[in-house]
Amino acid sequence: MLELNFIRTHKERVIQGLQLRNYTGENLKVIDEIVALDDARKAAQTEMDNNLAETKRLSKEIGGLFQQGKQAEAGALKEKVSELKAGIKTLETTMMDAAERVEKLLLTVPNIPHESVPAGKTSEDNEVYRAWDKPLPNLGEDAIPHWELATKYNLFDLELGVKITGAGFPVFRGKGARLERALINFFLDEATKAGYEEIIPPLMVKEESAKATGQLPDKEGQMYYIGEDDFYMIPTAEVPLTNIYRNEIVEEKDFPIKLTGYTPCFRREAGSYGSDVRGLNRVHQFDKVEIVQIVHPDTSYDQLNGMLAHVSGLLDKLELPYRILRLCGGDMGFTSALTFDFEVWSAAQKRWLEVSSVSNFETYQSNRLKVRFKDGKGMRLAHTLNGSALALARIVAALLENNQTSGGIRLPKVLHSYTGFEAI
RNA sequence: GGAGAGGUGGCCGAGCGGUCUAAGGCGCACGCCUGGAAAGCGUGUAUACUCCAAAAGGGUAUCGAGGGUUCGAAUCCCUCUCUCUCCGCCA
Repeated sequence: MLELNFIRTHKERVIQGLQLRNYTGENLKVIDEIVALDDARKAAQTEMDNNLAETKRLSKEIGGLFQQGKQAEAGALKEKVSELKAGIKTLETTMMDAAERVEKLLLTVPNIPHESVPAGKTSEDNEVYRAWDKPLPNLGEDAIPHWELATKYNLFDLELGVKITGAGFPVFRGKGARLERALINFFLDEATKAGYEEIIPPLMVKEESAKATGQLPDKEGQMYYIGEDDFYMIPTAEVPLTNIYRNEIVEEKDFPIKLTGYTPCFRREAGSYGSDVRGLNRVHQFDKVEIVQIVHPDTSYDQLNGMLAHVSGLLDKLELPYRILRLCGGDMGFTSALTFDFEVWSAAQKRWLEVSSVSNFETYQSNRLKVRFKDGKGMRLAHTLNGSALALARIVAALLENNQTSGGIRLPKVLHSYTGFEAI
C-alpha cells in the first residue's frame, strides 16, 4: 500500500496518479478521508500518550508511598489513576478505530503509476513498447492448434485432468512432460546465470504473506484456499519469494537481492470462461519460473530494464516471435507502478499470448512487507520488482504451434540438450 | 495425534509484582592507548508511533502474539502460536 506520509505530503501527485487509473471525483475523496482520519488518530494518540505518561508517573509515586507506609496518601492517588485510566480507554478506542479505518482505506488505494504509464482504460489502450519487426511464421491452412497437436503426439491430456481433478488441470505425459521439465530447467539455468539465487519455496502460504504482496484483499477468490489450515495455494512464486524478506532490515551492500524459483501456480480464474480458454491458454495449474528483485530505490528502474532484457533473451533463444507492451493506467495491476507484458505469437491460433509480466512495485509491496534498509537519513523502504521468466503453459502452446511441420514438431536448438531430442 | 519443557535486545543469558530506565557477557561502531596491531580502557549500540517549524531533545508502545488481574506486569491468570525433548504415525 501507499505510504501514509507520502499521501500526506504529495497529495496532488497521488490524485493525478489515481486519475491515470481512471478514478474520478467521487472515488478520489478517499484521499481526503484518509488524511482526516489520520489527523484524528494522531490527536487521540498524543492525548493518550500524555495520559499514559502521567499514569506511569503516579504509579511510581504510589509504590514509593507504600514503601514508606503511607497507605492513605497512596489510596488517594490510586483514585486519581483510576480516573485517568477511564479516559485512556476511550482515547485508545478512538485511536484504534481511526487507525483501523485508515488501514482499511489504504488497502483500497492502488499504486501510483510511473510517469511513463500511458493513459487508457482497457488492454486495447496498452502501448506497444517493442513490436515484432520480422515476419510472423506463416503455416498455411492445415496448421492445427496446440491442443490438437497434443492429442496427435500424446503430449498432454486435459480430459485426463478432468478425470483426476477437474477442468483446467492438464496432465503432461511422454515428450510433453519432458519438454515441460526441459523448459523449467532451461529457465532456471538462465536465471542463475543472470545472478538470481535459486529458491524452492512452499506452495501454500498463510494469509499474512498473501496480504504482504498484495494478493489479499485485492484478489480474494482468485486463490485456492485450504480452510482447514487457513492456507492459500500460491498463484505465483512471487508470493513466497518476496515474503522471504518480510519484516527484514536489509544491508544496503546486499542490494540488489535477486531470487528465482520454479513453482506450479494455482489460479481459480473465477469468471473468466470463454472462447480463449481452450488448451493451455488458461488453466488452473501451470508451471512458472519467477524472478524477484529487492533493490535500492535509486536503481529499481535500471533493474526493471535488466529484467526486460533477461526475458527478451529467453524468448530470443526459444526463437519465438514476441512483442512487449507497456500497460496503460487502466490495465495495470493494482500494486504495480509500471508493468511490461510479453506476448508470444501463437501461429495456429493467430493471436498473441501473454507469457510474462514484469513490474516495478516501488515501495507499494515493501510498505506492507516492511522490507527496509538504513541509509544516512534513517530507515527507508526498499523497492520490489518481479517478472515471469517464464510462464510455461503458453510457451509450450506457442512452441508446438509455431514449429509444427508435416513431419513433426521441431524444437529450438537451445532446448535439445535439455530434452534429449530435437523434434517431436 | 499424546505427554513434557521452553520462547527475554544482533547473539548468549539473568530477572519471576515497584529501583527493569532489562544485569552480565559476546558481537558491532567510534574514541583513547600503540610505531602498527592485539589486549586493556571509555562511549555508544533496536523498532514503530508521536510532540517540536527544524535540529537538539522529549513522550508512548514493544521481553513470541492477543486478552485479563493490579495503582503498577518481562514477572500472576487465560487463549493462541512457534521451538525443543520423548512417545505414536509416516515418505
